[in-house]
Amino acid sequence: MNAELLSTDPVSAARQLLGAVIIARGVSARIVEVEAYGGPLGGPWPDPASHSYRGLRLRNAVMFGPAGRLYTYRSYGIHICANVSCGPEGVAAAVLLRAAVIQAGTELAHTRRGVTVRSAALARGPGNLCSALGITMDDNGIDVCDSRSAVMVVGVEDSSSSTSRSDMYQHGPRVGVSAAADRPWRFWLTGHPEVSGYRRSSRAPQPGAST
DNA sequence: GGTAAGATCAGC
DNA sequence: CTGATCTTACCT
Repeated sequence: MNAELLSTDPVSAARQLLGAVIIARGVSARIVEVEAYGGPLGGPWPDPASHSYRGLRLRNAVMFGPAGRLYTYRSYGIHICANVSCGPEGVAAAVLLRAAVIQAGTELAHTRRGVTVRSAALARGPGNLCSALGITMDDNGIDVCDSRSAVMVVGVEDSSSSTSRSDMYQHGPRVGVSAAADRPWRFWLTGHPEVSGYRRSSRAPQPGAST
């Protein structure tokens, strides 16, 4: 994946990553669901739901760096979730990888996720995706545009499967966020059982409420 | 130094 | 719907 294609706004970057292939530690998977996240108030894409909304911190530093870096964080103390940073250097934005279809290394993915897990559920949900691909907190900051990296992303434009360009996608509100819950910044390829069902956060205000 | 909250998931 | 479990951020 060319980092230039991600150095844009998070929504464009999200569409670039949709349909791309992520390869990590013996498993490759096609990304079928992502969410765009912006940055602080003063920036070009203010986003109250983003980890970078309150400015640069140790944890979210990767979001402020150059595009194409892996931003991993621990969710609810249990799961690891992975983003790919986007936007120009110095401007915070990222795309959360929410679901993927395992293409190769299915056996390894089953070992990590559990033998009883249905194939469609192997990498459904950001926590499960990282688990299936063996992504950990140590991968924070990795350049996924570098083919030598342990975690890399191959974009649709580089892929030999020309069919991926013609895939239809849909979009809607992001899952689980308690702020900016109506912003339609989740994107997914249509017709994939791997895409997670939409669940609005119980902490989010009523649909249509201000901001 | 204490604690509440969170971009989740699995199991009732 | 709830509990698990850890890091960060913010308060006293």
